[in-house]
Amino acid sequence: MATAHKSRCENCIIRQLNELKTLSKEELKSISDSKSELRVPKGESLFEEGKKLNGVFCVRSGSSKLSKMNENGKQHIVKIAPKGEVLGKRSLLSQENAQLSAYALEDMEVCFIPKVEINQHIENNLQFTQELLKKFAQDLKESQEKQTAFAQQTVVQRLAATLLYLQEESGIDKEGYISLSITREDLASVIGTATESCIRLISQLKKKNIITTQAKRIKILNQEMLKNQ
Amino acid sequence: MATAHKSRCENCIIRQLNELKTLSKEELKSISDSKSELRVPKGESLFEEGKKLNGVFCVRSGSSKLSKMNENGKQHIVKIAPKGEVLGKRSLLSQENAQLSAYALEDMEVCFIPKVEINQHIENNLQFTQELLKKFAQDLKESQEKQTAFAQQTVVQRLAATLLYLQEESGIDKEGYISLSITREDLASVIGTATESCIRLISQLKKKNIITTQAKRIKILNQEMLKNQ
DNA sequence: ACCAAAACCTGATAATTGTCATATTCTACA
DNA sequence: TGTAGAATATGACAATTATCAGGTTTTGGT
Repeated sequence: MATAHKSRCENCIIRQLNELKTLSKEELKSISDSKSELRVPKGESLFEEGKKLNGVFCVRSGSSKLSKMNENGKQHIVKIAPKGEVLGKRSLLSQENAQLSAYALEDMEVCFIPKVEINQHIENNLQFTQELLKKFAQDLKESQEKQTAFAQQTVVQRLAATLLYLQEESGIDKEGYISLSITREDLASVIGTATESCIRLISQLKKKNIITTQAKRIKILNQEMLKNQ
Repeated sequence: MATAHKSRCENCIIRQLNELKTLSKEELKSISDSKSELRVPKGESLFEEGKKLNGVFCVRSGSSKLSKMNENGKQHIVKIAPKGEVLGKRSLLSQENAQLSAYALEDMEVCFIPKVEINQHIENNLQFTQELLKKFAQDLKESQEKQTAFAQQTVVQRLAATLLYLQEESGIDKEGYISLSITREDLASVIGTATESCIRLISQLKKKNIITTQAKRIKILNQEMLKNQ
């Protein structure tokens, strides 16, 4: 963990994307003084399921996958988290060890904010706490919607929704491909299917000219048709 | 909606089961004065998806199902909520219309607490707010666990887990059957499968002497074997 | 206690998805 | 830039789950 203090929260624009935007200049200075910065290279873990968390992670750049392992050692990716997210809140607030692991899908720049710092602001800043409540309410809604998708949708439908989500969150590169490229295996793990099934369905969408691929990169050609899968 | 004020929150023991336990005597008196009581007969709705909620519902007795409709009019039961739950929190806090519908699985006794009352306590009682945060963190964890179950488990495994959950939450009657009896259709909607598939799997569990049924009632005979499905 | 409606159950069959095997393409890095 | 290992791709087949169609049992209201 590199701990060189280079950036200051007061000047950081990423906080506009998350619950830290409700903090005052003073509060941000306090966080700045106690935080540490770290870089997580693509593929490595930010934290792991079952381990104790002593704070939260504010992601300045890079997407990550939040995953959960089952008894048979098979992982399910619960969420692909874009930059801007504050990770580790849930475990911190329920005073439990991490229930999910976080792995970098791209090189990440992350600030670690110690627990005491967060707890202090929960106790003193009502607006911050309310923002946290809202964020949880939102996360819960998203998770319940996913639950429903798993319960009722076919694999192609979940694949389509995930591709649209990835494009929405990460944008497209200059050639029009989804910026965040993840392996077919990870994609399968998000939608809850076998890697081969996922690949097969991608092939079928290609045949119908709904998407196209270039190696692992995927480009959406017909958003409407994709939505109607 | 019957509005006769009979019970007082200060004397109500159900609040020990939920986040209202953090409120002071004074606060409870204030809630008591503004709340209204209602009875929801089995089968009827407490609130419906898309409708505006002007407060939360504290369930004194009776289980309910929280469900979500998809575009094709098929419902998915996101959660079976036992008595003691405070329903409608999520929508209230994110200032949205209800995202779920709540239907009574048994006759219910419910207290309706107006929005202003709840908001006031969020603003003035830090302990209450922290309890709310904890509750959301817990709900989120549960929902993410369900997400993983849907993504990775077979239908029998989800059926088994649901039966164990129902017994855990509602207990058993004098003959040993799960107290809360729900239709096979609802059970199928919880585990995300076709009613016929659900019935077929119940039959198979019966053949293996893991459960037994008497009409719609289900009795778990071998908890261990059920867990190992 | 009767009766209609609802809920439950089963069989046959189709559709979807998973598994295993194997070939091809891509990627990282020496 | 050559190459090993990883990732992608496809075929054949098996397992799981859904659908449709038809029964039987249960339930709730008179």
